[in-house]
Amino acid sequence: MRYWLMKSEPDEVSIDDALAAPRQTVAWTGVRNYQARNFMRDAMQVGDGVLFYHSSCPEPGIAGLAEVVSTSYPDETQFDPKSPYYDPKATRETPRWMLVDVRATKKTRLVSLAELRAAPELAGMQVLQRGNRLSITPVSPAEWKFICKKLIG
DNA sequence: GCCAACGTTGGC
DNA sequence: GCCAACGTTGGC
Repeated sequence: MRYWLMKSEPDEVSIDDALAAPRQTVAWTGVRNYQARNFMRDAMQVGDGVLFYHSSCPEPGIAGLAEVVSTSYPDETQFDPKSPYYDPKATRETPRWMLVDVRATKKTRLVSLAELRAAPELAGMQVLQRGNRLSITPVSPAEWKFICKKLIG
């Protein structure tokens, strides 16, 4: 059982959108970074905990909780020439981009980026490190517990 | 809109 | 394999 922080632009898929989806589940499409892909492909397991983070928006921060509900499989958008996520180098025989399904479990109060940065307990959190741009980052059990208990309640 | 930071591309 | 140029992310 591992824990992750996954960024989503709320204009694309917000926590409300995820909760409103069938089975509260969305396919995590559009990741086009190898490190983030590798986390989904190689490290994620069904049941892993997810902090659902809103990025590139007026109030960036953790907006909800979710869980991984599938193993990885090819991201369909890489094969679709009309998709903004189309990758001409990907084929169905050798897909390049993999994703998992994520089920939203709870909308929380917005725990802002500033609030996360203000907590000494979270100083080592990967998403808070200088220059971090990864859209998926691991979260330690201690960080997960602290965020769930102290910040979300 | 700005810009720091980082990833990717492609010439050599 | 190096590295400059370019593109993207994402907070502010």
